[in-house]
Amino acid sequence: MRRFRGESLHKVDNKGRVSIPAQFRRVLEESDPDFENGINPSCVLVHSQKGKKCLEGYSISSINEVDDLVSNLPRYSREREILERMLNAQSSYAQIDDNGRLVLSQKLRELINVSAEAVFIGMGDKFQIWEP
Amino acid sequence: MRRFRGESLHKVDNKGRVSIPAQFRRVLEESDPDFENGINPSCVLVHSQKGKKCLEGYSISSINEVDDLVSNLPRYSREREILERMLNAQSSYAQIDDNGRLVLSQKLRELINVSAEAVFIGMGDKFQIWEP
DNA sequence: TAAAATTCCATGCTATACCATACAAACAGA
DNA sequence: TCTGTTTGTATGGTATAGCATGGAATTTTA
Repeated sequence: MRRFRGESLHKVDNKGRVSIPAQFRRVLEESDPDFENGINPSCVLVHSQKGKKCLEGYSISSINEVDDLVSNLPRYSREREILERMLNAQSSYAQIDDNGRLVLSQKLRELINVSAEAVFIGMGDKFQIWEP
Repeated sequence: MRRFRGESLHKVDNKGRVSIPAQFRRVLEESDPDFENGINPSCVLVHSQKGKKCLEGYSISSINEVDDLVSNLPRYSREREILERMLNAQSSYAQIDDNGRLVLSQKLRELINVSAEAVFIGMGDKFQIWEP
């Protein structure tokens, strides 16, 4: 499977719109079954715990993998509780628009302290979004 | 498996295009499953850590080996996060064009200080690109 | 109905696909 | 052996598609 690689800087406009690096889009397209039907690919944005001020973007196939991982952990275990809260409560689904952008809501931007620019960092099966 | 061997010098034009040594192409073709389907082979360029001013080119099969090594570490472990970041953030995917060239972006050229020429050095399961 | 979010259109720029040339090595036939 | 043909390599130029970004128009939601 193709992986998220490389680093790049993008403008964020005052509506929160930001271009996804073109290479990242290729990865998202490859792993989103909807893309075959001419629908723009999506991703899942998760707000990282551990005080890291960044968002983590997962492709559809990798978020599925993580969900499965969690489902296999013992119910009520501490680890599972933590992961579930992070993956469910602190996450959002985002579809890429026709111009290859996604929208970071006001709330998300505040969480990671992003205003006019954002850095995308490839991390293999996920990517991160940081304030530069 | 075929290995990258030998050394050669190539021109880099002002768009960053540079021919890959023909023997190196044979290796990349052999290890990229896409090539069977008539698609040009690809490689992954990683900016060498340790302050070495060169790029390291991996064939698809050898980068997969490296990736698998990291993917087998527990997800969200500190060790894995650090490795994923080192390996993926400083790397990029590159497809070879119909004439056997690849493109080094402005950014990559600056990293290794390459302008009009570049040297390719075979290193077995990877190769390096240096300023002459 | 005001504010926020989404969709649609427009533009400068750059990466890349495509075509073209020069040259060398490999090859075939007389 | 000489000569013409073919094949692959290295390199350059150009046209075009896709990218990053901005703004307006339209829809939704509070």
